[in-house]
Amino acid sequence: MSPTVATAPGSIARPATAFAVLGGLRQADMNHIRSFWRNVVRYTAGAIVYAGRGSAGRRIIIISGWACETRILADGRRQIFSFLLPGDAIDLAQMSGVGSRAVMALTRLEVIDAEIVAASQAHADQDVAAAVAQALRQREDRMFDHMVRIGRLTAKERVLNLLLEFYDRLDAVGLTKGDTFRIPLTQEVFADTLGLSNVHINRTLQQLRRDGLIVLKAGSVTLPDRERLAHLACYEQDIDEQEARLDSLRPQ
Amino acid sequence: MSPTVATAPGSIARPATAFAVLGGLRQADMNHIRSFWRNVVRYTAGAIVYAGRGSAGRRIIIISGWACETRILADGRRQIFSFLLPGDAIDLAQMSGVGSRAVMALTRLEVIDAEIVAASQAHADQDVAAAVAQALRQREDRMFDHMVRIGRLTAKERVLNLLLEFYDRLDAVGLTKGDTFRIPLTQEVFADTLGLSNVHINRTLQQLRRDGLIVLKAGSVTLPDRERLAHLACYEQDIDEQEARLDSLRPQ
DNA sequence: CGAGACTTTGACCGTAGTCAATTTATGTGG
DNA sequence: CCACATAAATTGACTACGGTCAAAGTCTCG
Repeated sequence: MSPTVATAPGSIARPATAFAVLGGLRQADMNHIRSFWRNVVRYTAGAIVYAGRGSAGRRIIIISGWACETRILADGRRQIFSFLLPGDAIDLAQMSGVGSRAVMALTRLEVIDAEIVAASQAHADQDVAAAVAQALRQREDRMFDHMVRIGRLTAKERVLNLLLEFYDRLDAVGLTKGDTFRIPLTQEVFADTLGLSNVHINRTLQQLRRDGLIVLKAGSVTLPDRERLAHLACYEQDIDEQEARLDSLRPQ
Repeated sequence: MSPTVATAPGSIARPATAFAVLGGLRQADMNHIRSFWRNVVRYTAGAIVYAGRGSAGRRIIIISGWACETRILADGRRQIFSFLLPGDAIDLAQMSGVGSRAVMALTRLEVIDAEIVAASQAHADQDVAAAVAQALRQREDRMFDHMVRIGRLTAKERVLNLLLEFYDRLDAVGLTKGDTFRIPLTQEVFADTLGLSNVHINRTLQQLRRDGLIVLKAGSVTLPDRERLAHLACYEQDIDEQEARLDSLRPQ
């Protein structure tokens, strides 16, 4: 695992994430943060995040570290569905239980109960609820992107597309520095995310490096020309184009 | 398109679907159904289902026919995310709009507004709301299965797995006859669903036929030995096994 | 320094894609 | 009910992307 995944946001947290609530809070009132820290739950890399850790709620917010939603098949094949980054929220109620889907920490992980945040005097319940709800919605939206990735993109496109998503998400919570961000994933995790073999991920990454499209070393990635990469990877294409395409689906 | 996709359920609708509400209603009060029919919206195959068709609500229930959620990329590649079968519900509010995701009718389609059903005197609002909510939840659950399909299963497994899902869903609303059901999908739709080429889908289907695993002709499928197929296709494996597998993920 | 986890490389294989032609439905108008 | 037009399913030939296996090289951390 990488040393640590920047425990504190520090920077100006933009809205659009549950994290924004926490970021705002930190600057507003240090005392409340202290009371939060007491409720932070920690996991080590590889640990499964279960619901109902003593606390009441099943909705949690990631404070620091990376986690993923995953399923493992009988024969050992694994599919990673989504990643949870600092500021993301998830409803564990839908998770664990059966075991067909689990949240697994990919690094050391700090998590806090959404209810606890909501109960703090610094924030209205509905503010937190709204932020969490939005985070959950965004997670669902991203899963469609992910299906396109594994269903219809080539290996290169998949990798670039995923990296671009990471960039945007981390940037939204102030965890990027220019074109660069830290990424604590093994190539095997990439493979199980993108539906490829670890060997092929390795070769694809090398190719992308050789082509000068990405810089990747020591757990940090640089995307020198996101504009170009986005084009190469079918990432967040022009909305208008999409609209036009839809209109021309089949007249009838 | 196939002649028609069994417009009426007729049979004993099991719970677990928004359709159950309608099925129950039909038997209970024919007059109410009449008033429903007036509110049924129809689409032709290939049409895009938009929100706000005059009616207020954005949650709709499929009465008859098949639809799918899809995205089309700039270069024409298409990914189908999920299928909507009779009795399924969907929230169009999250959909259309941008165009990055659309609901498309795959056959002639009949749809009714969830609000209208809820407003009928025959059923309490909360009954309908609960049924719709459950349908939406199931749709989400199925998307995880789908990600596993396109991310980690082989071509044969993907096809079988999908067919098994169809069987179970259609069976739940009484649209199967023994091991057989009607399936109004072209091989191209299969391809865009499962992340394969239409040619490869064709060859895979032939192989499955030759192996006697499925019977497929004239828009209807027979799955002679679902037990066996489920095993072959990693379909709905034993819950306990999954639990065990999760426990052994990484001790730490 | 050694053990274990990751990454990298090479050789070889096989699943799935592409292109293009042909055959088979399906449907429509006459 | 037939002829034609179109959509869908098939087939063949060839390609290539990505998988598998196994070994070697690196990196980390106790």
